[in-house]
Amino acid sequence: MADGETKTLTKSQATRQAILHAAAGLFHEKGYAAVSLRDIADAVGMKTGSLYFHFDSKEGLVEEILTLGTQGAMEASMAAVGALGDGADPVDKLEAVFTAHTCFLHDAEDFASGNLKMLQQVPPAIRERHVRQERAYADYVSRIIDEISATHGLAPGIDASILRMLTFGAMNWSISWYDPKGRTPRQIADQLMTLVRRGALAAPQSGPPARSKKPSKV
Amino acid sequence: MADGETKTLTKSQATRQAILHAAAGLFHEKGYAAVSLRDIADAVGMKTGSLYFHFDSKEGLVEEILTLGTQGAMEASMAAVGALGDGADPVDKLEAVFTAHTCFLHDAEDFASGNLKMLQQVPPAIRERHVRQERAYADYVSRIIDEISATHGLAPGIDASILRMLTFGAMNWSISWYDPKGRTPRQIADQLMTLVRRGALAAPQSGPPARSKKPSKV
DNA sequence: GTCTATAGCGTGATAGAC
DNA sequence: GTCTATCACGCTATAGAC
Repeated sequence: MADGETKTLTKSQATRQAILHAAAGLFHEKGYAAVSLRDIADAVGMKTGSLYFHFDSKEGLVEEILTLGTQGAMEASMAAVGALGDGADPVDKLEAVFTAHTCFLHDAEDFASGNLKMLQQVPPAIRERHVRQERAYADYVSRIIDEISATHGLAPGIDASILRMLTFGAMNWSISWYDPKGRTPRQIADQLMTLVRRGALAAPQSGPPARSKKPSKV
Repeated sequence: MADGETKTLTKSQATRQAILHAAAGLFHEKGYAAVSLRDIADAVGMKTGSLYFHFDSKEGLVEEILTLGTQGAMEASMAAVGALGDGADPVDKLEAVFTAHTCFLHDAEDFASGNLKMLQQVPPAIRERHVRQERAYADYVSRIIDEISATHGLAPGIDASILRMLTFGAMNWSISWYDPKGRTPRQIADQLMTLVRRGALAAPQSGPPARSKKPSKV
């Protein structure tokens, strides 16, 4: 809301935001190359040339959209983990990441999910810059899983890096499925966490705690 | 290998195949709209116009590629299940699907995986036709999961349709990840199956077999 | 079957009026 | 800030020679 800002500044930035959102929606729907600047201008009620007052090029526009998506997802996850406090159980941290990530994916779909779909379509220079951002996010999650491995132990046969890959794949793909109707992001994240708790942890928190075999040596 | 075919027919079809493979590779790498017919022609050592002897249009070309990918994945899964015989345990069927699907995804990457990436980029008419194909595949897998639910039972809190969505998401996304190196498709499928066996089934086959509830009636 | 040549169109981007 | 007008280019697709 930020009511204190100057009107003129707010006005121009409002147009900028409108362009960003319209472009993100179109890119997400049709793909990067299939959307022309004329399409974007039409969507916000402008003429093609006017876009260049706000953005240097089509590539500059898409790069800003990509950054908003990737950074947003990572920040949402980190904020959710931060809210747990310093000494939180890493399993709870992972659950917070799952929920925050999946919710962000659906709430900011054009940016976060469109992001994932568009990465392969943009020029290589832009793509490479963003792989670094995603790697930072992946490393962050890997550290949480390592904490879990150290404190709780992972189930026999479960590899930490593949676990991270599979779980994020499961979440990221949830938007692509043809029938997500009736399932909230929270439900999807909860189901995934249930699967991981029972299936990937040596010491499941839900389910019968009584075990006699395979002591989880940390 | 069908040796009996005429040489002239084989020759022309060989060119067709070369075009299909080159186009699939380029589409997968750069996206549908970003690849021009000139790019494809260059890749197979032809001139742009010559492509039209083998294909009606760019759209016709991409549609054939999409079909090869979707049908191939489904047929690979069905063949693997069929090889188990008629009275097979549905859990084994699911494992066969996981392995066949993941292996096909990596072996025929340009068709199967490129397929998944390109679906959002092709004209709506083509896309809609292919959603039907994918639905048939999804229904096939859903039936297997329903069998598991009926014979073994699912773990408390696990929903069959979300389970299908999450597992296929996990597999499909495995190609997009920036670091699949050192992980074979089999390993990925095995890890996923381990996760599902322990996490989603009421009667895990790996792990302590000593249980008193929910007898696994086959 | 493959070539050359080209038609017809849409694109990203720029320049300057207002 | 937004407009009009336009340029230079690349695209899909076609026509006809060989």
